[in-house]
This record gives sequence, C-alpha cells and structure tokens, in this order.
Amino acid sequence: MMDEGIGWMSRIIPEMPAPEVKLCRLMLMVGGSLEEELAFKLKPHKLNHSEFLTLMILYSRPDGSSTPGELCEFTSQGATNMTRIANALVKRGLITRSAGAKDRRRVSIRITAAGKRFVQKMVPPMFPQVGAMFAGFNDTDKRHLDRLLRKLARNLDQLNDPTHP
Amino acid sequence: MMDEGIGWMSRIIPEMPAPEVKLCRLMLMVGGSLEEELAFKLKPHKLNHSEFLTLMILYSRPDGSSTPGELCEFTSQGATNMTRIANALVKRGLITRSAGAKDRRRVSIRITAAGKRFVQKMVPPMFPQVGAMFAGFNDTDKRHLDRLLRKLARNLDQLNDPTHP
DNA sequence: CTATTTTACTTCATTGATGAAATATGAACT
DNA sequence: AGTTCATATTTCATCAATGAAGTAAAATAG
Repeated sequence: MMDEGIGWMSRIIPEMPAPEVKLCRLMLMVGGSLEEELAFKLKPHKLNHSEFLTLMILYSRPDGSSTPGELCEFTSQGATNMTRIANALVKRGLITRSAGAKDRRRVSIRITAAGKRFVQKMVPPMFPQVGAMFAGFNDTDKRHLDRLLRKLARNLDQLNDPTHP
Repeated sequence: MMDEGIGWMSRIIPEMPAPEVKLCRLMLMVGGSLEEELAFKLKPHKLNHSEFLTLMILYSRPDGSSTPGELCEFTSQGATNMTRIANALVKRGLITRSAGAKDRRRVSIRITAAGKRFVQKMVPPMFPQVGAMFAGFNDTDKRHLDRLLRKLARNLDQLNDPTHP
C-alpha cells in the first residue's frame, strides 16, 4: 500500500531515492505503532510516554534522584513539559520535588518508595508483549537490527548538529 | 547512556528481557529523531507530519482524490484530526473539498494544481538528507533493515488486533 | 414505505507539548 | 560590593491531537 504510493511517486519524480524513502516511511510507521502500543499499555496506569520514561530514568538511577534539566536531556523533552510531568508525578506521590541544596536554582527530583513500588508492579506485565514483538527474530536478527538502528541514530544526530552544518 | 540505564534495571529486575527492551528503546529513539528531523524540514513550509502525509497520499494517487475516511485509514489519523488537516490544506488552496456525488455523506477531497506544484517544489530538496541518513548503509544493510522492520510491523499489528485478543 | 441502525463526517471540550517571556539564583567583571 | 551575564526552572499563551457527542445521509428491517 505504501509501496504502491512510493512506487507511483518515483515514476513522477524519478530522481527520488525510492529505497531510502521507503525505509524512512517504514521507520516512521513502526515507530508510530510502537508508541501507540506503549501508550495503550500505559493508559490503565494513567501515564503517558514522557511521564513513564521520566519515572523509569529516576528508577534506574542508583540514588533515585535527578534534576529537571538532566531529565530534559535524557528524555529529550522541553523544560516546559518537564515541569508539567513533575507536577503530575508529584501529585500522584511517585516523586518528590525539593529545593536544590548546593545550587538553589536546581530543583532536586527524587523517586519515592511508592514510586519504586509502582514501577515494580507495572513493568513486569509488559515483558510478554515485548517478547511477542520480536517473535521470529533470532539472535542474529536482533544483533543486526541493533547495529543498523544505532548507525541510523548516529547519522540522524549528525544531520543537524554536525559542528559544521 | 540508555545502555547503562537498562543494564542497571536488568540487575534489579532480572526477569526483564534486556536485549528486546533495548531494541524497543532504540526504535522509539530513532523514530523520534526521524519525526523531529521531518518536522524540521517541514517547518519552513508550515506543514506538520500529518498534513504532509495527507498531501503526499493525495499526490501519489492517479486521480489525485480521496475521502476523509480513506485518508484516515492511510495516515492512521483520527477523523477529528483529518477534519482539521483538510481545513488547513483547503485554506492554503492545496486541496479542495466538495460534496460527494454518489454518496452524499462522503466528502471528496482533491489535490489542486497548486497543491501538486507545491509538492513538486518542496519534496526534491529533501532527498539529499534522506540519502545522508543512510550513509554507510550498503544494499545488504538496507535489505536487512527493510525486512526486519516489516517483520516488526507485522508483529506489532498482530499484538492488539489478532482477531481474538 | 416508514422506522431503526449504521456510516461519514463535523463540532466542541480537553489534554499534551511547545515557544516566548518571567523569575530567581549563581557566576564573572570592574 | 555592584552591575551585567548566564543558567535553571516556571508561567502563560497557543496548537495539534483526541474522545464524546452531534448531524446528516444511506442502508436495512419490519
């Protein structure tokens, strides 16, 4: 269906790099499905992707704490949205927000015991679905996919950044 | 960075399928970057992803026309949003909206001559970037990536659908 | 042939994410 | 010390996307 569309297009616009364009569309589609799937699994817990990711990052830190700025980097969210996320998670008692000790501009965000329990409860039931996603993938497939995605990620990063655009 | 986070996590939650979870995160990250990159290229033309995709689908149809419902399917957008998209594109003169002839519930949406010119003007400059994304990918890499992404897409589709959930 | 149900789309209210501006603290300069 | 500049976060206004309810035209049932 997408193949037809792009096939037709490449007949009208012959200089189009059809295979690469197809891969782009594929990536976008799969990425979209995956987000959708994740949102679906998170909905019962009243979390969205960015809130979940924020919580998971806090969970995965030895000391369970970070700052809004750091979390913005790690989650690639804007500071504005991080404020909202923190508000939401604080309201649910999953994290705490406290004035930074050393630099008082920095706000310290820390996952609570309830937050940790919450993660421990909600995450494992997602594992089977994650497994099912990769049904039919052998170890070589997984290694290849990992390698290709990482290379793609690097290329994408360099695309706008590249110290000399 | 992500590797560390997941590495740590899998130490606390040993039943986690770490390689698969990593691939998920990778997919989400790469998908996100790609969306971002696309949004960036579209911004100067005052289009967003869904509007662009809608326009491209119309462009790639032999008769240049469709209906909101069909476009919803193809773009995986909600009907509500399709109304907004159509409004926006009509306002810019890139498409027309007219009452359906046969079935008067169906609205006919058609790309205009101006819309086609617009596409022809804006699309080719994106090609170099698309090429750059796949720098260092040989044909085998591309074939592998295509195959793995399609398999992943199939698995994801079956995940919620599967005729008997 | 009318009454009900279904389909196709639109309108309205709400949510999540963003950009621009405001606030507050710390760092650097003179 | 006092002024200026940079950094960290929040507030406010706006937009895109969604869900729920509304409207209008077909399809179907009685």
